[in-house]
Amino acid sequence: MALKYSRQRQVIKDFLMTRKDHPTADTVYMNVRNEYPNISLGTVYRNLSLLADIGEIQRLRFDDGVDHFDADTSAHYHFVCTQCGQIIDLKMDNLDHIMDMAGTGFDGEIQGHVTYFHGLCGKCKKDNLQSKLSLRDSLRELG
Amino acid sequence: MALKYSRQRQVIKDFLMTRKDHPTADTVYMNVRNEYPNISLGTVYRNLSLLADIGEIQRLRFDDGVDHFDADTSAHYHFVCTQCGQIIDLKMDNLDHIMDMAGTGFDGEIQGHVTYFHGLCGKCKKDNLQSKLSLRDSLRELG
DNA sequence: CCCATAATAGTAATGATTCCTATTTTCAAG
DNA sequence: CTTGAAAATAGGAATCATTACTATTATGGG
Repeated sequence: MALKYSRQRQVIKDFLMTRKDHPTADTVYMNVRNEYPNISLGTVYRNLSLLADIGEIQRLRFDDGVDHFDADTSAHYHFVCTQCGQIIDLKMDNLDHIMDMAGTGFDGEIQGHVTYFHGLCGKCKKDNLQSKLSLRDSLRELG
Repeated sequence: MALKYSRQRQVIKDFLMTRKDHPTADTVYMNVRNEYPNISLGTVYRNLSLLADIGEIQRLRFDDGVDHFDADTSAHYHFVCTQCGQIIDLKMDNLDHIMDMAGTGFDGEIQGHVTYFHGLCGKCKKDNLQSKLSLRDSLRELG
């Protein structure tokens, strides 16, 4: 049962710690191969799962259907851009009070919550505005 | 482009409206086959997706990795029991205020949030307590 | 009633993830 | 420093939910 820390596991975790965009297993695989060319995809999956199970990293699930991983294990919230798919950490207070709200009138025991936000990231919001402005200009030129 | 409402689509939606436990596509398939024996799984998937796209039903994604569907399209929250997997509707106020909290200091545009809760449902909580009590009794008998 | 087209059944394909197994690596004890 | 049992790996096969494909059928406006 004792864990034996393989070089592969270390490389995977090291890579994840350099990223703040919560990559998928496949992205981890692609990048780690630069440093460890014959690592296998299965090893990446196994280690990401294991690291998540022992609490050294966090597994995140949004609605794109693929798992994302985060080396930051502190409780924090995420924003997903519906246009470019980017995932961004949000700096905000924790929302534990919503568990009290959920628990009122509920006969079970609420132990945790999953929350994330979606919309347009700063860049996409700005890009969209630019497109609208230039479309307006084009229409004006046409009379 | 005009929708033609097939009997299959109607049966699928009718079934979903009878359930408040947010079944998966496969569960819908299994049940709908009683009434419509040679309906195909693909048809169930296609219609659930379509109904969700046009807003007649809701697609729910928790962290079990399979899509769940809900005929109740009103905004409401869910609880997932980590022991028995049951999904329960929660009666609670909406949480739109957390989007304001998330938006503070964020340069993008927050358009929505996804939130669900997890823990032990009422039944599992009670069952666990029973187990603990009977374990204590057994230990007492052993001295 | 007709017919353009939406929808279906059945099946193949996809994509993320897990499983399998022979081989290699790790690490604690001698 | 060896050694050997347990843990981990590489590579590939298997799984599972979901989507795509295609020949056929059902729908509904004119």
